[in-house]
Amino acid sequence: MMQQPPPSQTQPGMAPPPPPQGAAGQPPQWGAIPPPMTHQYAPPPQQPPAMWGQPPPQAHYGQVPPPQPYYAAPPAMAAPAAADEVKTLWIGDLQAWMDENYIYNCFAATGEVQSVKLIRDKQSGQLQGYGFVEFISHAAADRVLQTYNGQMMPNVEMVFRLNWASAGEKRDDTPDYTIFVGDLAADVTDYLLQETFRVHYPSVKGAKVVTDKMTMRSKGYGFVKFGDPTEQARAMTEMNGMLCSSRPMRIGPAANKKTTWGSGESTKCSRSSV
DNA sequence: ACTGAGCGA
Repeated sequence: MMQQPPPSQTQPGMAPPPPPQGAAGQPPQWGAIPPPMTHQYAPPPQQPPAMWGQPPPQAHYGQVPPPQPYYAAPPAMAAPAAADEVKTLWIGDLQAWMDENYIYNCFAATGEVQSVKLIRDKQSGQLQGYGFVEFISHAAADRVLQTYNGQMMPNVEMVFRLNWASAGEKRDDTPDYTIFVGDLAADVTDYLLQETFRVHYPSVKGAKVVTDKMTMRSKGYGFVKFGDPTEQARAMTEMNGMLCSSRPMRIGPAANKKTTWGSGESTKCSRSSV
């Protein structure tokens, strides 16, 4: 694979990207940290949790924006249903040189990382570009999700891609009934979209605003998932043209989607007929 | 910007 210059697009309000590493494709040096011999990387046990009072080790991170642990922001995305138990975040879009040490150090300043597990190919042992970061609590994981997701990663010109780990763990086997919602204002979040519908339809399971992969900004449309097909059908007509944030929504049937931000293949759509 | 993104032994 050729090393091509990444887009030098810097977002306003963000720190300028760090200078490129000397050798292209070479991982940054983390000092004397030995490479993990196992697939599981855990912090040393003598490290006390919840070290919010301490300054983060900036020397290692360079341009990482400091997390703001005391700011209790409303959830930008709807937490999973069985939220009490969920302490693990999925992390994706990783580069091959980003190992457990790198990922662990990304969140070490929180003092709340339980373990880091990156997925490798069985034969080659090559990193697959995603993994799982477990935290000491759901609240800790939620803080990291809200604070780091979409922010610059250390030593590289790309942003964190984080989400709740969902696939392997909990399984909601009830079918989903999804609608498409367009014309969304730029500030509409998953949570706002979900609540806009939930106050009228108690069977609303969740909502997702589609964001641009690079900028993490809203693309102006999203999806709302219902548990009850009757409420789905009602919402299609009753909520069309209703305000969400500052703009009237345009509602339509959702095209089929096989992946699982919901419960997989059981995503039923009211695509009436052809 | 108008049909979603990726999930482990």
